Amino acid sequence: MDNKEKLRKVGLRPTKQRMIIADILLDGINRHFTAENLQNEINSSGNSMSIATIYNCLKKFRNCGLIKQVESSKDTAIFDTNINQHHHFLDEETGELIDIENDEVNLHKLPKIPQGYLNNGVEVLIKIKKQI
Amino acid sequence: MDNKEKLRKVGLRPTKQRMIIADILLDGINRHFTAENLQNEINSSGNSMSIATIYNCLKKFRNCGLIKQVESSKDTAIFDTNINQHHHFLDEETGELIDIENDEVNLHKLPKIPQGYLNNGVEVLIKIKKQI
DNA sequence: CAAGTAGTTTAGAACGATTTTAAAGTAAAA
DNA sequence: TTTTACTTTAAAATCGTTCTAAACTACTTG
Ligand SMILES: [Mn+2]
Ligand SMILES: [Mn+2]
Ligand SMILES: [Zn+2]
Ligand SMILES: [Zn+2]
Repeated sequence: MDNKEKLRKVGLRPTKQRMIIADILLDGINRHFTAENLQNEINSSGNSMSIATIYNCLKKFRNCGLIKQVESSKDTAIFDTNINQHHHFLDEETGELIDIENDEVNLHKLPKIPQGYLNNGVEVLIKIKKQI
Repeated sequence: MDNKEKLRKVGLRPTKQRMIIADILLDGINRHFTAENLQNEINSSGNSMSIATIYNCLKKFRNCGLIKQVESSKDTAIFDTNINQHHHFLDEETGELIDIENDEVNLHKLPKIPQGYLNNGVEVLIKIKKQI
């Protein structure tokens, strides 16, 4: 399925701008990135795009499930092209995130979900720091 | 140990402002809050404080281990008075966080920490959503 | 295809959270 | 007590992100 179809399938019009972003993000390679990182990649690919459009697209892509947004206490939003349930190592010094595939973690015991709520995904974050 | 001692012990001068904040935060009750939430509590207690001072103190308190900062993709920083290793339920709709005590989760299998790094804490986030 | 219309892009302004500045104030050290 | 280093503050600055409103474009309908 090409990117045009992927966009159509989630109900997004395949505009020129969304196709440029899809060509960068939906190539099957997992990456973590900010809006500014993406703008740099767009520029490097010989294109250019308003930062407002980049934010618009990232929000649409995220809401349609084409990408995820990472929970992060940094002040810049971090997005993730790995949309499978998975986990992360985080180096808090540098902010670097490393994927952990779902089957590398085994949660033996989980607490009861609060009354009236449904489980909507479990994420494990392993904070790491450089050995001295 | 009173709050003045607690501050001294972590190497912070017990200034008037830090004592006001310590009196609110270090009362043994676990809570999640923003800088603005705290400013409101300070105001309600009959005191007042510059927002810059509140941010200064929260950063110092966090760096000294008196409070934690939660990983959150919201744009406002969320702090946590529960400094034990623990986990959270997150309602992504509302942003509400609920503590999960450490012994309510059992991680059976963990991935190998990357070469040259040390494990610096594991956090489990269980996203929940309201049942319809 | 030819309108029509609903959705999209954009530059720039606006916004909200946080940090910086620099001057005045305070705690601890000498 | 004097000195020194640290802290607080209001206000300005900064930074990431969203809003505005006008121009543009993809899709729909005839
Ligand atoms: Mn955040
Ligand atoms: Mn932000
Ligand atoms: Zn990831
Ligand atoms: Zn907590």
